[in-house]
Amino acid sequence: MRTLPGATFPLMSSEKAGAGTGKPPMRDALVAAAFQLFLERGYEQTTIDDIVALAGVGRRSFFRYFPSKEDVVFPDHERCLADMTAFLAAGSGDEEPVRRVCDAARLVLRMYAENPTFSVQRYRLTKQVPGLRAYELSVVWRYERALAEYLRRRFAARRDGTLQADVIAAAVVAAHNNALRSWLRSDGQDDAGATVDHALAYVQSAFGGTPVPPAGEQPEDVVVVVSRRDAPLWRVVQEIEATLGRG
Amino acid sequence: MRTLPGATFPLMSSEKAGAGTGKPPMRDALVAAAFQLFLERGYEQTTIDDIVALAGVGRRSFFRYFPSKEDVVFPDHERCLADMTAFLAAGSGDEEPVRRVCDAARLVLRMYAENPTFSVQRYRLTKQVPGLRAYELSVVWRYERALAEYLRRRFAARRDGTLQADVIAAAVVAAHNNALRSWLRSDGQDDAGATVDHALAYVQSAFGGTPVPPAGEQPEDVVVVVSRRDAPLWRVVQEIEATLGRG
DNA sequence: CCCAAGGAGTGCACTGAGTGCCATGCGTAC
DNA sequence: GTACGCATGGCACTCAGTGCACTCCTTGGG
Repeated sequence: MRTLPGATFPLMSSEKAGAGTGKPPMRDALVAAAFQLFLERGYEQTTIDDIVALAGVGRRSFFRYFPSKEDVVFPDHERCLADMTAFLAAGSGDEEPVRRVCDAARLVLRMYAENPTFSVQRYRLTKQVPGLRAYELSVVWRYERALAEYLRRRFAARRDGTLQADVIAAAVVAAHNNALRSWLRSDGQDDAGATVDHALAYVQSAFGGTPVPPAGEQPEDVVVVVSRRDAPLWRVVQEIEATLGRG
Repeated sequence: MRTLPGATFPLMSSEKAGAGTGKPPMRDALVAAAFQLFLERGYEQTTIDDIVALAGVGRRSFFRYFPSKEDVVFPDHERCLADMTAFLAAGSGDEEPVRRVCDAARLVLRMYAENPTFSVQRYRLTKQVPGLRAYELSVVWRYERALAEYLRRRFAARRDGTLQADVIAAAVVAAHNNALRSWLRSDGQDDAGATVDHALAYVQSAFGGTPVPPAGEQPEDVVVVVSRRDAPLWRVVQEIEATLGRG
């Protein structure tokens, strides 16, 4: 029974990595030990006892830091979710709502992109283990709810505001996840930012309100669109976007 | 230790309820016993031993019919998912894809609407128990994947086909769930079909392809749309739909 | 310098979900 | 009648997760 020399991954602590180190070294040691074993012999073949033995700590301490075995695989989502909630609450209230939730989604991507190797290994793990996939769904669901709640507030005056909020939040999350998975499958080689921008642009093209007018340019009051009637609607939307001067 | 007189709810068996009864009466007895106890004392306060004692069967038999404790709460989703997959595979391939997945989503609603009281009780249960919510997410995820896979096939030729497939599938599921929850909150009093139609119409207004032209009516070759530039895009899309002669 | 308080870490025993294995009973085919 | 298959039941086991009590170790106050 050896103890780990140090964190194998550049793991983020609960606190911001300031001048000193984050507060709980034990937490990071548990994550490192867990991932080492998960990658060696698989998630289900690794027991809590194995993890705490490798980390050199007591079994009871594991559950002090992680409420369940699944949580050790997603050690940073709690902080990221708090960041997203804070970001959405921080706005002045006159931002374009769809753009705002897209920007919030980019926060999640940035967290993944901060530790590419860790993210890719976790991706491979969750892809294989059904229990982890289910857990990830509940994590993603909380992000989606945060976006939807924000949109519901912003759409409070609209008819069908909650419906639109739920649908747009789901679309944003789906687009984000599509781009994220594409990036993860590339082993972190692709340009994550560009991929997610492209995906979110599609959502904005379908749901976005007024495209941001370039500063100093007077928006036209009316716009005329001409389309063949049998063209698919999404093509029409693209044309509208183009006509309106947005990429 | 009493045994149950019969199924408390009009439970659907695994087989279609044809002339005779479905094959496993034991399965239905377990579901009935489980729900009785869940409603009496709560999900977490009920053990598998409690359930099998009330149902009058051996503990091992429970896990013969349900792989986990959560599964007994969603006894019919497996069949419904198979129905949806079959429905999507049955098409001739020239249907409008978005309309097709909307129709597939209506299959799920119909399953809920078949047993309103059961559905409402289950809704209250899952709303309270985090573990059941997480399980429900994994169920919903499978529906969403079925829709997305269908759309991916239909969109194989498109650029960004998989992105569009994922986003539209997520939007359809979100709209369906929004309507479903609204109906469940009304204790099954609202018109479920109308509610979900309205919700899905919003998704179709954003993503729908060519609206079905009424038979015998010649489509115009071009259409002109005029809109105020600062109108939200979804309003523009609604206008387009209206101009094109769709709801 | 001593002691009290509190928090972090630990050991222990316990509950309950889920699994593997084998025995039992029952109906059917040969 | 016997053999086979199948549904069920019983038993023992693993392992995640929890409650409780104990030990340090640090901090602060007298």
